[in-house]
Amino acid sequence: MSDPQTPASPAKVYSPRDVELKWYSRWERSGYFHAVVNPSKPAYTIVIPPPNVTGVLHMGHILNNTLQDALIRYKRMTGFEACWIPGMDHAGIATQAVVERSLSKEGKTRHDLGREKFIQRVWKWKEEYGGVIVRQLRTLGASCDWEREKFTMDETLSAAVREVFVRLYEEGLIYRGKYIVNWCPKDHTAISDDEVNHAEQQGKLYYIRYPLSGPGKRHITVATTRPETLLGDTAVAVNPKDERFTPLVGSEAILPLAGRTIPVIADDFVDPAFGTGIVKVTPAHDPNDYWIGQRHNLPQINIFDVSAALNENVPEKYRGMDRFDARKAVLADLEAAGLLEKTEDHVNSVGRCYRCETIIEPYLSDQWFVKMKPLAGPALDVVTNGTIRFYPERWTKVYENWLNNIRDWCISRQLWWGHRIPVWYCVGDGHCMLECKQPIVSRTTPERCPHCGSTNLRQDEDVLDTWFSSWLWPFSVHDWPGQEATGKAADLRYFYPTDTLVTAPDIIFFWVARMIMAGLKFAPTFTGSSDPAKNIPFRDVYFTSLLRDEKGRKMSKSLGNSPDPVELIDEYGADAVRFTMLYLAPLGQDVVYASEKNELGRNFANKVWNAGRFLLMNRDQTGEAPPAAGINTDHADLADRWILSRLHTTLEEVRSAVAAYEMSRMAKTVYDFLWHDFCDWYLEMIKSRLYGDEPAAVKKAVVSRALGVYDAALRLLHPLMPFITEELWQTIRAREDSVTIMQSRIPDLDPAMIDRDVERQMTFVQNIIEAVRNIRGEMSIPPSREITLAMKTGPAHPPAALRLYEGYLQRLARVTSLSFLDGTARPRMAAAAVVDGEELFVPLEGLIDIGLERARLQKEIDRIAAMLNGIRAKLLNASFTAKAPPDVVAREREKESAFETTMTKLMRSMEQLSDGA
RNA sequence: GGACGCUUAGCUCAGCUGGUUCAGAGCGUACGCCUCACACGCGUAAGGUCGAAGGUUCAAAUCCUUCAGCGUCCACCA
Repeated sequence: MSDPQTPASPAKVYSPRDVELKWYSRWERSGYFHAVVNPSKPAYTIVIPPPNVTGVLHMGHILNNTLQDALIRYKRMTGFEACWIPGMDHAGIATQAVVERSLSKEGKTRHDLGREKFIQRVWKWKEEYGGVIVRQLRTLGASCDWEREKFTMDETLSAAVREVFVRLYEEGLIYRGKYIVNWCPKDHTAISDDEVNHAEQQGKLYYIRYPLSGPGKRHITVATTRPETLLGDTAVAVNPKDERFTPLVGSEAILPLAGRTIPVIADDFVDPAFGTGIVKVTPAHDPNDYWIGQRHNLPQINIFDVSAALNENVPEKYRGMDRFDARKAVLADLEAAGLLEKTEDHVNSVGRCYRCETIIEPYLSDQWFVKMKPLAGPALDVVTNGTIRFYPERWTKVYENWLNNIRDWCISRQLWWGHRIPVWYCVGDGHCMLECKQPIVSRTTPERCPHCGSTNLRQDEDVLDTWFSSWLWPFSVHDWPGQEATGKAADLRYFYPTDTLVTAPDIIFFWVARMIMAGLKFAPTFTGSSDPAKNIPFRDVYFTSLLRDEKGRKMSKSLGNSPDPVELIDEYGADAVRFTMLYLAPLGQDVVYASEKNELGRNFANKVWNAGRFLLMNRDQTGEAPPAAGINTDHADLADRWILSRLHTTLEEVRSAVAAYEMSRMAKTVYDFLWHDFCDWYLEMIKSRLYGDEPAAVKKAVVSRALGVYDAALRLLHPLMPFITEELWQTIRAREDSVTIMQSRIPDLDPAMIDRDVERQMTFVQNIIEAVRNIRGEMSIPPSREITLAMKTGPAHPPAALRLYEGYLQRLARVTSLSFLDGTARPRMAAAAVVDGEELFVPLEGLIDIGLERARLQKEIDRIAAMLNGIRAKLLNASFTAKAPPDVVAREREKESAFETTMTKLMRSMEQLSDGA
């Protein structure tokens, strides 16, 4: 692909992968990503939302990590000690499932291996196959501080987990209680909500009469899909607003078949429109009934054993029956007693075990909980009072809503892979006392029971919810609580709290809220401060966009509609993928994504690359290199002052965009500056000097300055496209080996460089050029055809001033000469235009037919006339002139007179054209 | 059922606290160009009564109300 004319020069088409593979390893080897405690600089810290150890890179990660890397690199280049801490999550369920699947291929289950062997096997799997994602992040260019990489099962992080468990337990914030879990009666294990497959199924809705106690033969009728559970009923509920039944509240019903009396209660949960509007309440066997039971302090009667057969809590005749046999028996008995009112078909959703397809049984079991109310209050405050800010802000409402209705957190899981609950029970050796029934909660494995001295202890079988380690991440990565011992105390103080959290909104509850709680609860142990601002885990939270495919569907693993990021990077290059993603993903808005969109980034990279080639070519021809620092201002003309003004305008825009986390706006701003201002206009304009007969010193200054501006633009672009900018930055000038663009500075904004007059003047020149190009285009004048330009200008633009730009007009508008008309003289046959009130003419003698020009001119006249009409109508409206602010009215009057002038001149040209014809 | 978001050119989207970029950009389309950095390029042009209906105002794509369609999250289907 190299240019045959100049084999030494870089390739015409940028090939990203060669460049990218070269730079990342060099950066990492040189330790450029490593951040250290540096009191002379403020720290800027991000912790990566730790991906699952089982994970592979998907498009969501691309978005998330590109955002984080762009922020980190930008901060690193604007005076911060930027630290981005990577790591992985042990992902209890997902990881255990992966390893169990591989075991089942060998025809084994985890029980065949036993707990210890199984865990060894998981670790082995982790070493061999885990963390693919971490390697993939490198290809994306993520400038993580790999020396600080952590894993949630590392010993230091496990110590944090135990510390927190023990502290919360000692404060009474952790307790053990009954909870409804998804129980598989075949596997005899609880499974998580994610592991239950729900499917619609045709079932029946049974209407059952419950006699009311007291005189008379009154009864009420409940509707249920699970009649067998009535043996565990402890109440009947109606809606408190349902006037049909409210008189019954407080009375009692007699539970059929069991003969117990149960109360009639009122609860909002009941939907008056469903069934009969009366619900049987079985707290031990239905999640909703469980919560009703909690609210009304109802007893919980468990009627099943671990295999879902009926137990001793039911009348003798049902004991030992399977749940489905029991259903038949119960229905038959109800029928016989005349209590089965009717049966209807009913479609409901049934959950099945993802492994064995057995219907899941909601089952009451012993679990560990964290009391959330005491933690939620402070976490709510810091968000509502702005100590922590959400971007976009609307997520604060979702957050508040959840925290205000928070339930206790069930933290135990019936898995093997994870942090085992640091609780032991005394099994005893004959000397047990009453106290020995208490759980022994300890940071380290206890040797003996503190009460009876027995060494026969048994650790709780369960592990902790994976989020129980994730919520400590912002400080556990710095070895808390052992930071003194490992020498990380200074790091913890310097880098905590982090500045920005970039994450998907779907884990706002699981993770974001809990990290805030953990920070406020535990950070005071090392900040030594009770000030929430010092203890929060992060100051800003950026919630990423949702990615959709072209059909508008959410990109997800299960739909398989997400492109493979690795293939995208191979095809387009990491820079292009990153840039495209940032360009497309505005804050708070969904993104419709398709692979082909990466052409935007690829084309831009190519454009930047070729601008570099152009500058290198001229550098070599003039023998000029940019000065070591700053931008050469010798022999500066309008274009030079203009590009510097535009550069600093761009710096200002970028700064405000980043401050608001509008990374998409940042990308657009840099793109527009480089492509349109720098390439389309500036580089084209300097050609007129470089290829003209200017003295060598001027040409050198011109090249030097252009290289200086380009250098600055590359630095500004680097956070978005790290690889190509490094390559070019290293090439445009000789650099020392240890120097990298990623540790250079983005130029400081200098407001004095922004010159509105210069920009206005330049716009005038650009408009002239565009007017001439329009004439060429509309009149189909071939580019090879030479044309001249005549202007008739007023005092605002004297000929002497315009002469200065003649070179630009010649090159960019392709006119061979520029002349000025005096007095009333007008060319007889010419295409005309009015720019900024000044007239310009392109003589058409023998070029083209007049009809075309007349049509072109008429179009412009119509356009101006329409605008003029609008303005005049406004000004004629008395209430407008009376009520609108004076400056608005004045502005309209100015516009009116400007349009009138333009109109007069256009009309005159039109007449002239007719006369000529 | 609850909360929130979106609807602007064929497509994807900018347009913040109402009036100087007010109807815009990119892609696509049409036409002309291999002009000595780039055809992954350069130039020119066509395309929309800003989802619908009301309202506030001198003035509404922009503020308010209602409706419709699309979407996300949460809850729920006894």
